[in-house]
Amino acid sequence: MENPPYLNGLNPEQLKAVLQTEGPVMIIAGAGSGKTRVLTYRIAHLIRQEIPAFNILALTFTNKAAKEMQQRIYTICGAEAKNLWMGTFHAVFAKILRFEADRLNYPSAFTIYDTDDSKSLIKTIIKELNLDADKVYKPSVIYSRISNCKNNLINPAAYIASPELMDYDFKAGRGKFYQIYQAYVDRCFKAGAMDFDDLLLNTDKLFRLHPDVLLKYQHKFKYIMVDEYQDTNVCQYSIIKRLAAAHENICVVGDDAQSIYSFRGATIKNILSFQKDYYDAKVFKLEQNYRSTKNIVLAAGHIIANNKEQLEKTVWTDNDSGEKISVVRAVTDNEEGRIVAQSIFEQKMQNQMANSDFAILYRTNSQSRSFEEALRKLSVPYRIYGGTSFYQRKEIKDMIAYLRLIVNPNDEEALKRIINYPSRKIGASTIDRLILIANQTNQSIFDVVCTATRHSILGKTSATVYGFGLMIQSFRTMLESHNAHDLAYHVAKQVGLLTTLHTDKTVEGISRYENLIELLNGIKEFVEDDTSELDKDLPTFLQDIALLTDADKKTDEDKDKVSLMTIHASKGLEFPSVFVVGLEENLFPSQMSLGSRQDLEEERRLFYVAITRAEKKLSLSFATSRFRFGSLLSCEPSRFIEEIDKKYIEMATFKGISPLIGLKKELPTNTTAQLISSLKRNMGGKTLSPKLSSSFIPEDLQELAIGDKVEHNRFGYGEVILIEGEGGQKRASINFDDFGAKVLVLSFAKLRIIK
DNA sequence: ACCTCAAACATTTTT
DNA sequence: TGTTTGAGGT
Repeated sequence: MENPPYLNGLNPEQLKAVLQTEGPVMIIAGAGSGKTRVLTYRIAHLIRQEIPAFNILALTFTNKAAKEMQQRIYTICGAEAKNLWMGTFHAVFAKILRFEADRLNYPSAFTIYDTDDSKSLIKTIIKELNLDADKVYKPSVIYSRISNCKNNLINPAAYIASPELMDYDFKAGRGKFYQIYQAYVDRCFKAGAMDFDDLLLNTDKLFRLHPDVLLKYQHKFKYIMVDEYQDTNVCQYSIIKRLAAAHENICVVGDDAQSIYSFRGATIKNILSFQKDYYDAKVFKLEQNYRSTKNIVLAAGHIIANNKEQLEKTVWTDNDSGEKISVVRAVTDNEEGRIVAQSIFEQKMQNQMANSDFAILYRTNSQSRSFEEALRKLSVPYRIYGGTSFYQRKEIKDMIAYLRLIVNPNDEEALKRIINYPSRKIGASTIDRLILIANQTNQSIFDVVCTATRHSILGKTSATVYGFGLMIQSFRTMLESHNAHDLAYHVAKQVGLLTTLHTDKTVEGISRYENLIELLNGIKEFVEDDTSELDKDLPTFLQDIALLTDADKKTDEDKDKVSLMTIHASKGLEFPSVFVVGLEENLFPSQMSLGSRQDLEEERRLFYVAITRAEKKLSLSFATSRFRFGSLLSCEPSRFIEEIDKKYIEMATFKGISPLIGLKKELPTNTTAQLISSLKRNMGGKTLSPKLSSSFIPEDLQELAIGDKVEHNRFGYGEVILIEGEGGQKRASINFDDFGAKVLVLSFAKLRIIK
């Protein structure tokens, strides 16, 4: 590896300092400044200095980032790169915890509960405590509250010791939160299970309570590197601090302007106070953007300047000015989809670009639908990242539940899932009884299952339950002798999963069967993969996939496809042409974030992340109305659009937006009224039936008079019986043929007058 | 105990 | 709009 004379705008001396091997370093890296490259270089540099790779720990946030970086280092340094400890916080800590599980009285093959498992357990606990799970104690709310506590190192004991926290929940009507939290922690422990947050929390606990273990890992990890440091939470911070305490050879990389995970407990404080934690820290700023055009970089800087809480830095670029940022208004979400798809089609033709050069970024997963439809119509291949992952499909979770139970019989959630699937006539009441006995006698549910015949309340089903226990135990005896794939295949056949799914000849049934086969093939691949030094046993496999997300799943032949993903998922990526869509108030910024300045600033950082993904061409779009909860909702353009200096943007003209109607000639102007009326004329009748077309014009409704016959997009036909109020507050009482009398605010109502 | 259907409900972002 | 939950039937 030759040192480049010039890297990321650093002069040779600075570069030498960045690559230095001793002492704490913080690198503040603006968007597109090539921070991954710097991090990669630093690690490669260490290895080249004969520092053994197993002494280096590199922590990232996503599997993708870890894999990518490992790959790059491999090409520079060769096989030694395999010995690096590089991975996500969760993956690396899970590995450590597996080694040291006995120190915390966990089985080394502990289960990792995913979010569904956690919520399901919380729900059972809430029911057991006779609390209202529908309104007051919603499992998802309780879950995020617990997660929040854990991320801030607050265990149940610390919780009950804090009057403020107790008071907060009491005022929110969750007086029994502590009981749920405590029960949840107990149940997880009893089940030999850790949730995502436990992987961090327990690592912290391990190092805190066992100095000898800490010493061992301090000694091992002489060099520590942390990517995306701005997204670390209190718990991660604590672990890193402890690990780095011996050598202080710690290098963190981050960008406070791209901190978008505070909902997960991330706190910018960590990056802001790095220099206080390590008084001799060297700090570097990478401010040159190599990715985007001037227009994009400047506009982004302009937007982020609206935030108060940030480190001072100025991102700049040497690149061309490039095209202006185009802003597009659509009437509905479906039309937004069509405009974007059409625009991709055109850009491809004009500039000979590949599908993979494009990305559509949105705030929420549910927005993907209209873009999928539109792309499909134009036969543009696409790939959605995120959404329901392969591992969340029912048939996959069922199969995995069997494997989990075999590896860890105490796994309560796995047992509940499959004790009666395929059907064994063990119903809900029997399961409730089993849990009751388990709780009373302080055994695991599986213990009760294995002694089922001794419990007379179970009646005749006790024999069936007992038989189920025997079966699982027989599988367990195969753990030692069989590899993961052989065992899984045996189980799938024995239990009847394969035949059950195979006999179902519906379309979904066939796909379920195929998915199961795919999972089995995946396990086979895992077993036969000899590029990795890891064990090939079932526990390792389960631990692996528990931390996998959809984005990490086999990059099959997704060669040339348009990428669709949430902005969160797009972090760290770049595309020549990017569409940021759904820029509407209450959607982006999200409704939930309007409460506080901090939350709004995070949304703005999210927007900053979104637009800095673009290299050459950036398009923003919004719809004036959108389907939500099945009905049409009117929307206002996002405040973020207004925050961009006008000199960087242009309102797009709708050249050929509507292939469905074959509109070829360019529309003359782009004033709002004309756009709307021309769009109206050219609307394809897909979203709204032709009868109920989008003839919503406010001016018309101001002239609405008593006695007029009107048509509403949901309520059908009716007659105006009363008009009251003025201007925006003007309301009409309308007697609908099928829905009776309704009072509608005219400035919002989707009405048209029938002449 | 299981199936079917209708009503209610829900949408932030992820390891 | 799409999914999940509850009631009621078999």
